[in-house]
Amino acid sequence: MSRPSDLIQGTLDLLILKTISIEPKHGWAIAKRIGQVSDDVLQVTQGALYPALHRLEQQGWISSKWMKTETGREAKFYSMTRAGKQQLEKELADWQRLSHAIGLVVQMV
Amino acid sequence: MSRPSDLIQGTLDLLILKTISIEPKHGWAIAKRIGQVSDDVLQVTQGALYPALHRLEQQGWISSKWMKTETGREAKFYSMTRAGKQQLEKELADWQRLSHAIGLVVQMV
DNA sequence: GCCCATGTATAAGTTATTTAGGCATCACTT
DNA sequence: AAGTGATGCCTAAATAACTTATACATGGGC
Repeated sequence: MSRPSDLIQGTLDLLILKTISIEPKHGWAIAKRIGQVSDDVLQVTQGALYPALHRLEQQGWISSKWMKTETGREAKFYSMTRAGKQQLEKELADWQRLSHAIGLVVQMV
Repeated sequence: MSRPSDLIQGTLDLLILKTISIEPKHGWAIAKRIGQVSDDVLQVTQGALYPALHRLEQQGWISSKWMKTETGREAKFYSMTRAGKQQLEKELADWQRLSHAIGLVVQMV
């Protein structure tokens, strides 16, 4: 139905894992960072963000710890586990494979 | 949850529209063609295919007509409408925009 | 004292898929 | 003549991910 979507379904985990892999961040900062890096094309709403974070933690791919932000507020910082690194590799490979395949189709003549 | 998915959610309409834009085809042939062109990376199952075709027809982006296949069997051939061409352009632009944005994120350092 | 940005979270509803079936015809083999 | 596999259409139940809406709390600036 051609949602005016701000995300491609199923890629959010990849985006979050990749963002955290650079440096531990809290949820709010993760969403903001994804927006920045993507030139504001990708927009992670809170309704998508927090369930995704809980999902990833549930899977054991990320872990959380309450810490102070630079601005002195308490926030839940997420960092990557070893299993998370592997998962990131896997999701990245899947994305490359599938998006390349879609590229083949849309270039069809 | 990292489905071992054969599709990226939301891209099926684009794949179908693009395939039909080359030449009218019946459902079965569309799925087969997408598989071929993508080196069998993308696999369109029937449970996804037919609802999608009905959806697209409902939207007025494709239209159907029963015809004989090369092998002499009756099949429902789908072809593109004018509105469908526009929709394809739109979906294509969306895909380019979003997949490029994801590229920016996964290349983050 | 009030508002905005920051920050976390859940609930209801929508949607596209997966998985699992059912049905019919044709060509080929046994 | 019966069975099997490929072709071809279809639907239903379940699942997963997302959108939209809402709630709540704190800190800084006015």
